[in-house]
Amino acid sequence: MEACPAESLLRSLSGKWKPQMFRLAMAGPLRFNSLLRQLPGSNKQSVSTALRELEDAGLLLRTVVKEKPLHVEYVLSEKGRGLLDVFLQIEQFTLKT
Amino acid sequence: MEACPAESLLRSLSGKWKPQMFRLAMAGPLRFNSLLRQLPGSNKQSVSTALRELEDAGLLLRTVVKEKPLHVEYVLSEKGRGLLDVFLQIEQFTLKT
DNA sequence: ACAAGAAGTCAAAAAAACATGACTACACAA
DNA sequence: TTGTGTAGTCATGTTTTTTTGACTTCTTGT
Repeated sequence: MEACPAESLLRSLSGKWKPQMFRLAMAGPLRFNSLLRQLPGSNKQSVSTALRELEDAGLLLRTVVKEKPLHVEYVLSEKGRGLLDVFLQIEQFTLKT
Repeated sequence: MEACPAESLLRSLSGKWKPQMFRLAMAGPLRFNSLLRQLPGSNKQSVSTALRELEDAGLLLRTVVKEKPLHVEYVLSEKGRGLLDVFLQIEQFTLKT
């Protein structure tokens, strides 16, 4: 019995870097240092926090890739992929108006 | 040439009371003191700020109703109504998952 | 005339979000 | 062994958001 069902999703996508990060995640796996370079003006702490919150919201999955240059990847979860359409519609809305 | 088209809309719906307020606006005109009662825990200042920001974002229209007990109403603008579908989908997404 | 409701504003404080810089730990390459 | 890259944490400080409480203005009801 929530006051507003949209609230939690909006909260998990709100924050200075999260929309951009989610958008990049739609295009492919995210990597920490790569994100820092892709988001000019961002910083470790904020990116770190945003990644954790997106993970906590169940939208991203953190996985250690045990390959050649051992690294960490963040990919859209099942739930995150489910958000794809909605996110694209939000983009459409903005572009339309 | 924006980094992320979804960002501005998400920003205008982010804030402690805005999603709930937008939701109420979908159901009908908003009134200041009425909102304060409908949002337990809220306060004048926050509601006032949120109303102004939603108005600035072009989602709500402030109108003085020159009738019986002269008052102010905030109603969804054209743009605000255009957001209706998207907002409902966000709600659906949350309820689904 | 007086009180009460509607729609606020203002200054200040408290809380939350964001940024900075120093530091850690592990892997790999020269 | 020294350096570079990846992926962070930690303490601290700044900025933004949200809350509190006192005050204002206009209109209506008694």
